[in-house]
Amino acid sequence: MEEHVTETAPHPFDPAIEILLDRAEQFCADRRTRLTDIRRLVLGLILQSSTPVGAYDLLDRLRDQHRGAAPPTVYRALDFLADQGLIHRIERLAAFVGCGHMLECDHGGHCGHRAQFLICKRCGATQELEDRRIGEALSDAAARAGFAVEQSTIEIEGICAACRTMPEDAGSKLRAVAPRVG
Amino acid sequence: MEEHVTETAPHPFDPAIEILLDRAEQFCADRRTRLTDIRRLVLGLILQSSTPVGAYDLLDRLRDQHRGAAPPTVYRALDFLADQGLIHRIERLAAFVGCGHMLECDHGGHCGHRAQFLICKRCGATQELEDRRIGEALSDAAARAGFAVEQSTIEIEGICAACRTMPEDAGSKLRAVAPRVG
DNA sequence: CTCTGGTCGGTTATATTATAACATTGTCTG
DNA sequence: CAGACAATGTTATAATATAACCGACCAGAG
Ligand SMILES: [Zn+2]
Ligand SMILES: [Zn+2]
Ligand SMILES: [Zn+2]
Ligand SMILES: [Zn+2]
Repeated sequence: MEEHVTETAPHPFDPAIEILLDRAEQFCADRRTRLTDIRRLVLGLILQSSTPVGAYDLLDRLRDQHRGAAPPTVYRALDFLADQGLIHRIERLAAFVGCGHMLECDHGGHCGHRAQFLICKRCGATQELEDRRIGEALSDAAARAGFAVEQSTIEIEGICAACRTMPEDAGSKLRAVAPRVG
Repeated sequence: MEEHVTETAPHPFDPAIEILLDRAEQFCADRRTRLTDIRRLVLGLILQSSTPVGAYDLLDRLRDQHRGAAPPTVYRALDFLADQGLIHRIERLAAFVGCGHMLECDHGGHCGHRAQFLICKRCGATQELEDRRIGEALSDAAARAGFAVEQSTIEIEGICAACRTMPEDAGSKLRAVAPRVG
């Protein structure tokens, strides 16, 4: 009869992503939290994307593999992943990216307290930095104002290195504007 | 019959704010733009508030003095004011504040390209900084990544100097958490 | 084992923030 | 006035996020 409405494919991602997901699962286990199937799927979908993903985009994609998903489904997963430091929310885009730190190392502890993001307006790619000088300049400025920092949002919009080396209307997101004959 | 639906009181704000509004009006005139009644009202409402104001809060307050105001009314005014550099949008709060620079000097030119904001979680007050070192650290980091900066959002959440000198649950927003004895 | 308390997710409805699209009115200029 | 453009009115809707309540499930205590 197989009437399971909540069927969830087991390992639908590229091997490289599955490795990251396995790491994330272990990381959660170490912290006595659980990277459940839904959370793992959502994280995989985020990692799979080359650009930050909005919650409702995510919901659409999630539905392909998990029927009956609704906004709370995805927002709960996002809350969890952000709490664990596995993803970041990009405020300017109302969208989510995987933590760059997690992608590169074993991620011993929650990251992201001082991350900065470079958001490319042309291709949408978002790079995570962790620049010491920015963090220090910021702490100093806050200290001078007598302000106790708890969290910071540092997001820089502009044009990334890759896009800068291309002509304005090359193979990126913006196809809409017809090339002026001028 | 006086059937004007769009009546707008002329100068409903404190004198100190009216002075700022007059300045802003002159500033716009110099730039060949117009601080119309609605725009002036919206700016006044923002300046009047001690904390950033959301668009719909603003709309409610605007309706007291300008009947028939609708979301586009306030969003258009906000877009204009932000374009002129008279207000800033705080991303983390989806809310708007007057430009601190405008409040202090004659504001020769659009400001805010490099502003930073300290947002107090307890009282909601938001202070605008313009710290040179932060800006430089940021430019350098971006340059090293080959990234061309166009705009930056730098918002720091924490506890402001005033609130730090008070006990946790003094006369501010958060009453809920009982003080731990530990 | 069963009870129990907590976590997780399903489901429905709604809140909050922002914009699209088109009509109308106002302002300036010649 | 006519024409052009800016500003606003008006209606509807898009996009993002949360509330509230329920039942399934699981882990540990007794
Ligand atoms: Zn990170
Ligand atoms: Zn790019
Ligand atoms: Zn400013
Ligand atoms: Zn405070």
